[in-house]
Amino acid sequence: MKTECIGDYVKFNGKAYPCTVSLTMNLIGGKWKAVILYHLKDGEKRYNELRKEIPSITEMTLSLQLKQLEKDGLITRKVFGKKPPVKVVYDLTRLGESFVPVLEAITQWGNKAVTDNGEFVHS
Amino acid sequence: MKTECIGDYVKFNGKAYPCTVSLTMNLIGGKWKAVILYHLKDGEKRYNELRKEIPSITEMTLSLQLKQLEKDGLITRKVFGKKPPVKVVYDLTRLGESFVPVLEAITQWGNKAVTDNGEFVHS
DNA sequence: CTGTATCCTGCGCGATACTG
DNA sequence: CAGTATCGCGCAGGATACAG
Repeated sequence: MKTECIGDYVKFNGKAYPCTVSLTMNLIGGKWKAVILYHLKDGEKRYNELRKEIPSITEMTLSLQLKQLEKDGLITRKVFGKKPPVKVVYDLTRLGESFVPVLEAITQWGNKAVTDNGEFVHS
Repeated sequence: MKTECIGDYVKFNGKAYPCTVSLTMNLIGGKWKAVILYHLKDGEKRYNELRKEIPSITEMTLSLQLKQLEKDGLITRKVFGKKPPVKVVYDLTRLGESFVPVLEAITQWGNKAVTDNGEFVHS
């Protein structure tokens, strides 16, 4: 099976990419998107839960990345309640769920790389 | 098996990351690294071969990304000949080869995403 | 053939403060 | 509780010219 560069380029959500590797890296690349998806893989989470589980991300960046992931169809955003404090829940879409195996592969590779050539640090 | 955040952070090549997903995305993230690795997955390639197969990358960026991939231990660079024109060959290291399954997962996901929600364009 | 040197631009991302 | 507004830095990466 040919797994790349079927056709001359690919279009997704109106944007063009030279190949599907490129496309994937654009959708889930960057410093945080994969990490966020990772934390959603076991079920929905609230905004503040994500913040606590990813302490080094800022509010603004988390908010921005969530918006982009939603726009690209990887996660959903649901609001409960009308008056503050409202409750907002993020969850994977089907497309997002189909990405979980890739996430697992990424995680396992990272773990093996660290085991072989790096170190796990406990402070 | 716990696949993330073993310890409080991880160290790789002297750099610290909050988790292994983060680490992986740093090593092969960015606009081109995964694409380059993809083109090396079936065996060594020369500089110009890579240029031709990835037309939209510039010489400078290709050169820079190759250097970073070499520094991170994902590829090797071998020079043949002393006087110009010399021949330079890039190849995956063992670490790089161990990344191929991840690459396949990324590619397949991208292909499915395009098949379902995008389009393959022939010009 | 395989790069480097320079210059430059966009934007990802952080810091901090504020809001419904 | 779940964000936005504003400001700005740093750096990846493009254009173009040059080099061993």
